[in-house]
Amino acid sequence: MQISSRFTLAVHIITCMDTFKNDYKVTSDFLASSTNVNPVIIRRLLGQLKTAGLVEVARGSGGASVARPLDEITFLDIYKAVECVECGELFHFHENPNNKCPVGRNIHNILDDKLNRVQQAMENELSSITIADVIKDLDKYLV
Amino acid sequence: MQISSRFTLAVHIITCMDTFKNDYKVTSDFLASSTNVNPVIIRRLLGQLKTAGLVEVARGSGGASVARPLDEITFLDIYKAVECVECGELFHFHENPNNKCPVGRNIHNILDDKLNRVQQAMENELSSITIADVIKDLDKYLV
DNA sequence: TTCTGTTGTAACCATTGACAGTACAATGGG
DNA sequence: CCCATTGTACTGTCAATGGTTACAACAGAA
Repeated sequence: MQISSRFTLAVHIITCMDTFKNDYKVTSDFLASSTNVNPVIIRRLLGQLKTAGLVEVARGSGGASVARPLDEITFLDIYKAVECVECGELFHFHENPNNKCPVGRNIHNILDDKLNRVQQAMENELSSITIADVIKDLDKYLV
Repeated sequence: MQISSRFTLAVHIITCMDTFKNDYKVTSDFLASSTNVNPVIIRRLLGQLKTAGLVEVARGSGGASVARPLDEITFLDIYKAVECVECGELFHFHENPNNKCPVGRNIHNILDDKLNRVQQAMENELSSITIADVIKDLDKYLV
């Protein structure tokens, strides 16, 4: 199973928002054009990013902008903003194991800390990468 | 999005296979009873684990057994066995970004190595945990 | 050989989440 | 008051998951 394309899509549009902030009004249609994704999808995504405090969106007049310094927007921030975090857990348990079985009774407890370590490892790495890194790499391609 | 419950389910049944190997014939029905999951689901899962060389399943006579020393079965082995690996990539890209846009044209390249680092971090942690660790923890609960 | 319990699979169904697309009311600057 | 734009409701398609029934293939035991 894969992490939904909302994540890479979000990185893409935030990068766009910064890259084109001086030359264009960055609307959902503008972003839809760069990503080749339906404008409504973009708006919904912007809504999630706004809720997370990562971007600002102008109702009425239109246009979205980044709400923080680029090096303070980590991939983890974006990941948590766009992936269903109320689920929170990366790993999914089969519910209702048999309590009469010693394995079924304890498997959840035993796995919990181990799987948390895995999730932590992933999140640590995610938090070490920021949009500033993306912009820096992008500049190389634009030379 | 979550990693499918096949993963935790697989850890569960492999743990069962070892725990009960001396006292029971470990059939798909037996495993279904401990996990509270349909026997057919178990058989399909056993098929994947067998293909990966982690377990052996006896046709006809019935019963499944672990095919390797427990400390040589890592969570990564199991993860790769049961998660669609032909996909391979943890992160999913929106396809067809606009090549006329400098961001759309380069975003995939820019993100690839960064996201690979994240995936690597997760897989490293997964490969550091083995079924032997699970069994060791289980023993504590059984005292 | 026949009987028996089991595996491997096919076929089908229900549910869920992702992503797409249409439509339109609400918004706020010009 | 316009008008471009956002926010959101509703509908639809598609793929993956997990469940269930059914049954042929299998291998050991009687």
